[in-house]
Amino acid sequence: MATTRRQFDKDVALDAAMKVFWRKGYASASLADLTKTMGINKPSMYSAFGNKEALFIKATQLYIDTIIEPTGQLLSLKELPLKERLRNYMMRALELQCDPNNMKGCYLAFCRSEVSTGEIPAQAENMLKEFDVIPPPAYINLFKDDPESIELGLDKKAYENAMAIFTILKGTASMARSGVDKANLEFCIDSVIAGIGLK
Amino acid sequence: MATTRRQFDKDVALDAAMKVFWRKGYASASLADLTKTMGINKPSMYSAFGNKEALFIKATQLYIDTIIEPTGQLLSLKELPLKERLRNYMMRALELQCDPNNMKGCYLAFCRSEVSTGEIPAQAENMLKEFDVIPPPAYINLFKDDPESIELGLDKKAYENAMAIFTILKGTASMARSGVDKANLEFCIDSVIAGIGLK
DNA sequence: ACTTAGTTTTACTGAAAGGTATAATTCGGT
DNA sequence: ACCGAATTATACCTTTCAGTAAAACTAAGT
Repeated sequence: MATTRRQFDKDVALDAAMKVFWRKGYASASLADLTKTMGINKPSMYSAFGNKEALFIKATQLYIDTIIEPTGQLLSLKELPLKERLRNYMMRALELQCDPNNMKGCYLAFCRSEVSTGEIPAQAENMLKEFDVIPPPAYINLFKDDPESIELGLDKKAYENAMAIFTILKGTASMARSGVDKANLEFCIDSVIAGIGLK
Repeated sequence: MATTRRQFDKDVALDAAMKVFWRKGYASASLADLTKTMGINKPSMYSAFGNKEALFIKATQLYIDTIIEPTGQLLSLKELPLKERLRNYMMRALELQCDPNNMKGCYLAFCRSEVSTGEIPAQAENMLKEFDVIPPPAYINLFKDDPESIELGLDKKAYENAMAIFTILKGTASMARSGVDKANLEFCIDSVIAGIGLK
């Protein structure tokens, strides 16, 4: 038997699709938009990824693996003081939200807001909810388990502190999406860090 | 000449349309959605409001007049100390974002994010930008002009402080949209108020 | 009661949506 | 060089989109 190789790079095409979803969201990203940016035809997309929803799920996973996960690692660098570690993480997140060479804002935050419109199919919706837990357990544990946090008594409000961190980052994502650059948003992050009593 | 009165209340219909746009955004709100909720037929909508874009503009104005404006008044109650005044305002905004009897989140914040998708017609886009200036001048002036703010030296960072207030409210709007209730977000607001150094 | 302006209903338009059947093409195995 | 299987391109499907033409209806002025 003879097999013919695909003429396009599936990973490159998926990355292109991710950027379209990042810009347009799920509902407004048409197959014409997607396939044009991916550089392939509709039947090629369907044979390679299944359908629009499956493509979205793979694109979302790509965002999580390449953007969310690596940034989250910054919270685990135990050799740094808690405040510095948290600040590094948040500033990195802000940097990505404002990256002039990429789509602005946060893919997850943007598409998550589409859930409330009822325009996203069930499987895709579940994935968005699963990876956008409010507030993220990693944030809660940071305040609950860290010795410095416990010493400062911040563990007693671990949930609230986690919510504050998450909420301000949602805010900066929204601002970044509207074109505000990093320099104008750094102060917001430092305000929250100071506000929750981290020294 | 003889005239026939409209059989539906234009204000009621517009309020219904506003709620559809609030839930779906501009692009995903279909005329079928809109007219069904408004309780009228398509030709009635076109004769009463013009077209989808004109309807959206009138709905947006209604939101500004009934929600944004009255809440903004709370910032002008000069008899209260600055901190209390600001906190009252922010808590009222949060209350509206989390109102269980209404759509969650902020109509302006939600629809503003659609601007970056390129799916909104020019006139509607301009209106969203015009009424969602970053950060709002009222916030800047609050820190620039208020005697208390000047005494605390907050006027020197009026722009940054305004941005922090605006950003956290965008964050809570995003959270509220995802179903988080008021009680879980109040702490975020107090964190920012404390963080910018308001006493 | 009749005329008539204005409203509402019905039925439609062309375009674009997601998705697919079919035919043309490409390329590895022999 | 040619066979055969997988991929690609073309052209189409049904549904839904925003928007509208025309007919049916409603009610005010006479």
